[in-house]
Parts: sequence; C-alpha cells; structure tokens
Amino acid sequence: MTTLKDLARHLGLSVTQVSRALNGHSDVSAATRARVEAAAAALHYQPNLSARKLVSGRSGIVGLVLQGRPLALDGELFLQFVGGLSAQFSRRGMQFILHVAEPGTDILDHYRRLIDGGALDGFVILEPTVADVRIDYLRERGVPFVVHGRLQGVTEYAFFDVDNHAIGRDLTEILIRAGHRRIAFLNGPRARVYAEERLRGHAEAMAAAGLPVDERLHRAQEMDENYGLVAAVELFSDPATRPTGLVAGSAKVAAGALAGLRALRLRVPQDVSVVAHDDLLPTVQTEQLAPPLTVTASPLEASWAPLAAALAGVIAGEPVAAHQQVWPHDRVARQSVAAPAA
Amino acid sequence: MTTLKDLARHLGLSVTQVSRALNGHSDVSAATRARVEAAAAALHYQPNLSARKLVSGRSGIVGLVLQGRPLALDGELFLQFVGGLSAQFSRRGMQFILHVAEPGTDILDHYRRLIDGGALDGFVILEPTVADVRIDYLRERGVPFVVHGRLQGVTEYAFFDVDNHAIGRDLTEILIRAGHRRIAFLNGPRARVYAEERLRGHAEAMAAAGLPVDERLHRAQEMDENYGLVAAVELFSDPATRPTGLVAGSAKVAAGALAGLRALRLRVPQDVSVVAHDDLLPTVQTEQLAPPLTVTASPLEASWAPLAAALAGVIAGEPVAAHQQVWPHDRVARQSVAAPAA
DNA sequence: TAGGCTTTCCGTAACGTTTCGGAAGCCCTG
DNA sequence: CAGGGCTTCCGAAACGTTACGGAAAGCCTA
Repeated sequence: MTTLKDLARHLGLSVTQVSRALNGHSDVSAATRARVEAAAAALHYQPNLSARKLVSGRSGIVGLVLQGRPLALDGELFLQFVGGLSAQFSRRGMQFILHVAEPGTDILDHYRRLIDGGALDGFVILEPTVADVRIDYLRERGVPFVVHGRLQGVTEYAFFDVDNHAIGRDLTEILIRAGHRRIAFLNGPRARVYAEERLRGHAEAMAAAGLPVDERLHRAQEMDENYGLVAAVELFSDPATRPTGLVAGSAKVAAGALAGLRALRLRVPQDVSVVAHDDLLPTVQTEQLAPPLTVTASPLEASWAPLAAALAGVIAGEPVAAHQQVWPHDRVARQSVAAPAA
Repeated sequence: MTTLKDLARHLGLSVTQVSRALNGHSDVSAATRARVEAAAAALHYQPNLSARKLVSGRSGIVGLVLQGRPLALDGELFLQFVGGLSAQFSRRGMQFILHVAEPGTDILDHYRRLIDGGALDGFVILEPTVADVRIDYLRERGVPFVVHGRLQGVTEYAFFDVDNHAIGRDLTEILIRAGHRRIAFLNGPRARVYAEERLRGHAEAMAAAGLPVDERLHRAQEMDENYGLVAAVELFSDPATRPTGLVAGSAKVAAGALAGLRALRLRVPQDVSVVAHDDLLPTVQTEQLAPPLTVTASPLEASWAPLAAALAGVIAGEPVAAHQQVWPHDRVARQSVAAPAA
C-alpha cells in the first residue's frame, strides 16, 4: 500500500506538501502539483480512508438503513433504490453502506450505533412518514441527511422530491374533465408523506369541481400488483356502486387494476377510465398495457444523482437550501380515458 | 462521541487498560473489567472504527461488488442476497458495503481501489464463473473472501454451496426412473460453475441409464419466468420432436415453463413431466403451482449466516478449511411427474 | 529474606492523514 | 536598503485506537 510518506520520500517533498498538492490547496506551485499527481498515479496511491476520517472527522461513507425483513419490501423497488444510490456514491468516490435492521429492534438504536461508531458521515432517508422519528433523531444529533420525498412541518433539510400534491390533483382532474364524478383512488400507505400529499391534491381537485370525496372509494396500501387487482375487484364488482374512473398510485397498481377490471369484464376506457402515476420503472411499462395508460410520469431514476449530490454537499457544509429540489412530472395522454357511459 | 480517553478519565484508569478490558484481554481483573463495561454501556461508548482500522489494519467492513446495470439483475434475487448478507454482517457488528460497478468499467479496478484505499477487510463473491478473474485477483493479493458457490481447480478458499452436481443428477434421475428418455434441461448461464455442475450431473445420470444427451434440448440462460416460458414453447411446440420430461433450473423457470406448456395445451404430468430445483424463495412457491411441483429443494436463505461466519473467520485468520460447507438438499415428490404417454 | 513468578496495570509509539503556525525566499515599494 | 507582502514550502501536533515493553505489587518458594 502506497502512503503519503512513500510519495513524499520518492519526490523529495514533505508529507504536508504532497497532501496539499493532492487535495487542491492553493499554496502549491503548478509544477509541484503536476509532479505529485504523476507520481501518485504511477504508484497507484489511494488515500487511506480510515486515516483521513480520523483526522478530518469524515469517512466518506454514507448509509441507508432499512428495517423489516427484506421479504416485505418490493424487490424491484429495492434494487432501484440501492443500485441507483450505490452507483452514484461510488462515482463520487464515496462508499455506500446498506444497513438492514431486523424487525422488532429499535430503528433509532441502529442509527445511534452507526453515528457513535463514527463510521458514517450521513444518511439517505427513503419514504419518510408524517411524524418520522428518524428525522427527529438525526436533526437532534446534527447528523447530515437527505430525504427522498419531503417532510411536513420542517423546512431546513435537503430533499429531492416530485410534487405529489400536484400529481394527485392532475390525475384527478384528468378524470373530472372527462366527465367523471365517482373516482376510485388507490393510494400508497397512510402515514407516508407522499400518499398524504397525493390525497390532498385529489381532495382539492374534487372540491374545486364541487364533487364530494367518498372515502369508501379510497384504498391506502403498499403498492404492488396484487393490491391493484384486489382493490379493483372490490370496488367495481357491484354495478350499483361502481365508480367510473380510477386513479392508480403506480404502474404496478395500475397493471393489477387492469387485470381486475378485465376479470370483471369491464372495458377500459368504455366502462372505466384509468389513470396512474408512472415512475418509469422497467418492470411495468404503461404504454405497453392494454390499453396504453394515460399517466403522470416522472422517472424515479432521476433521483439518485441529485440525492447523492445533496448529501455530499450537506456533509461538506453547504447550506441545505441549496439542495432542495422538486422534479417536474409530465402528463402523458394515451388511450385509457374516455367520457363515462351514460 | 465518547472515546476511550473519556472512559479512562472517568474510571481513573489508563486508556490502555480500558482498551484491553473491552477487548477481552487476559491481564485485566474481573472487577476492573466489570467496572469498565458498565461505564462503557452507561456512556454509550462505541469504538471508532477508523481509528481501530488504522492501527489494526482491519476496518470491520466487508463488501459485495456487483457489476452491470441493476436493471439486468433479478430484483427478487438481489434483494435476497443483499438483504440477507447485510443483516447477518450487521448482527456480527460488521459493516456491509454494496459497491455497484458501472458496466463497461474493469471490475478488477474496483476491487483494486477498494483494497488499496484500505477500506475493506474482505469480499463476498456471488455466482462465480469457471475462470473467475475476481478470484484470481483476490487470491493474488491475499485478500480474504468467501464464495457463494464453488470454484473449479482451486481448493483453498472458504465457500458455502449446495451440491449442484447431485441436484442435476437427482432431478434427471427422477424423470428417468419414471420412464422418460427425452428430457429438456433448462439450465443457468453457461460459464457459471453451478450451471456446469448441474449439467455434469445431468449428463452422468443420462449416461448411467444408457441414454443419449441431446444438446438441442438444453438451454442455458439467466433464470427468470420469461426464459422458462419461451424455452417451453420452443422445445414442445413440435409434436414430432417434443421431449416428455423437463428439468427446470429454478422455481421461476418452472413457473414460466408451466405457463408455456399450458399455452400449448399440454397437460402436466399426463403429457409432460416437470421437475425443478427450488431455492424456496417467497415469490414462487412450487407447491402452489398447478400441478404442485416435484422438486429438489434447498433454502437459499440458509446461505447468509454461514457466509458471514466464514468471511469473519477467514478475516480473523482461521484456516479456510474450517469454512467450507456444502448444504444438503431435499427431494420432494409431488404431482408433476408421471410415466410418459405411450 | 532474597529471588522469582503472577497478576494487574501503565507510558509510549505507531497507524496515515490533515491542519496549524511558522519560515524561507523572492519581488515590490518607498 | 529597510520593510512589507506574496508564494511556496515544512515540522509538529492531533485524531482514537491497539501493541509492545516494562513496572509495581503481591504471593510463593527455598
């Protein structure tokens, strides 16, 4: 293992100067810097992260803490999250640790150990809830973090998000404008901020059109295909109370719902209009469904680079306000919406 | 952050003695040790991994390096691997790093950087190939690693594996004993050791029964549902050349194959007998398929704890021979095998 | 009681890096 | 030519931990 000392000896310089040259400090002549960099490359010098951490207080390691049997998670989504983040942090020369907390253990204990051990510089928080204890704890301890999504009641934190309020509103409005009045709403699980936001947008659009919000047409659950299928069958099997439109929270939910409607021999869009929000994941492609789905769309994949940049920035001491980003979403009209049958 | 110095001051001891007490050295009185441990717990002392690494040469961090767009991986399998390993290492007080190498980059460069940076103590190797450059590199550099699966031509390394040779043989024998002579074999990708081993077992069983091996009935591919479906349709659509039995490499492949056979209006087991190897993953349950599948079975989940234990042991300097484990598999007869139609 | 062994403790050095304060050499200004 | 400022360098200290060598105290043995 090549160390700074080796380099210094080899170059006839002091360790200090070599370090400063490599780290881009100003008081190094251009000629020296070039010499140092060449030698570092030639000798395959890699800075020792542990030593650097010890003195600088930073390890270049960030983490993601997940709880629950992995089995309870959606494999596809998990892969997107972890793979995307890991690749982005790797690219920045940072390490990305995945820490799985077993169910039944106190999640804050895991954060405490990770922080006290001095191993991690910061955390990525996925799927925040409305009263998220993780956030409270990290804020209290002053540990850098970045949120995929947004919090309620707090503003001084870094985040990357889409406008879920607008998404809920847009999807609902698409159906309202087509003439629908009874609209099923398949949302994500209750306490999640994004689900609450979408619900708020939905309610707002309904109110703006003078329509009542019927909570019996709402569902709130982890979003997978099975959920969509079961919900569709439940909500649409009785012709008397059947809604005419359906908002699905994700492409998977939509695919499941389409299967359910098909099983009930309901046609889309003649009998039921369907819209969904599409994260543009590779598993379910909404333009390939039957019929191709009218959606709001925003690539989940776009999150990873900004999240990594934000966390790196906050760790480096930049103000969080510089790392608050709301990604826009598209509205894509396809063939799954029509006027309700008379 | 509580440090050893804090503890020492608080206890009126030297830093050295506190360190030795906490690390279970012999020259510490029982009374002192108890006092130190109590104080450590009370002050939430967590050893600083970076400092420990700097002096001991170990970081307590192990890694898994994956290459390829995560999209190319099977989400479910990925989740099992990463979640399972992460949980096991966490339990041992070790950190588990996931490093995603972008496609097109040299995989060995990633290992080199990780090792030279001094950040990692060892690696987990998944899905080894027959001439695996990663293994060669790690062996050459003397870095600890553990293999999920086995290597060919090398014996001094730690591994956890199932007997894929026996699995290939057993599955084939089940069909042969039922009277089948033409057997389709849906294997994993070519260069993977496990696939080669299974193929060897298959060929051996065929030879033992005096049956010819027809390579046109073989497929070798990443094992997912679509593969099973396409292969079944290809192999069984022509009544003239159609095999009477099928060996599927995984539950997913089997589920796909069953769908394909159903599409061809072939009945299982009346027209075609089907057997598979089952990793007992939660997504596809072979006893729930139609018909319930006759399988060899071995839980993939059993791998994580032994793999973690093995890597920890090797890092601690234990001989690799103490960490070579072959897990047994079950044979479960259900309703997917019958004598071939006359 | 002297010598040696065992138990229990401690001071110091070391790991590789960054930071802090200072210092040498040079050029410019008055 | 004295003084000041800039550029470029360096030594020493520090981060928190473990390893090494040694040392004090107690007990046993001869």
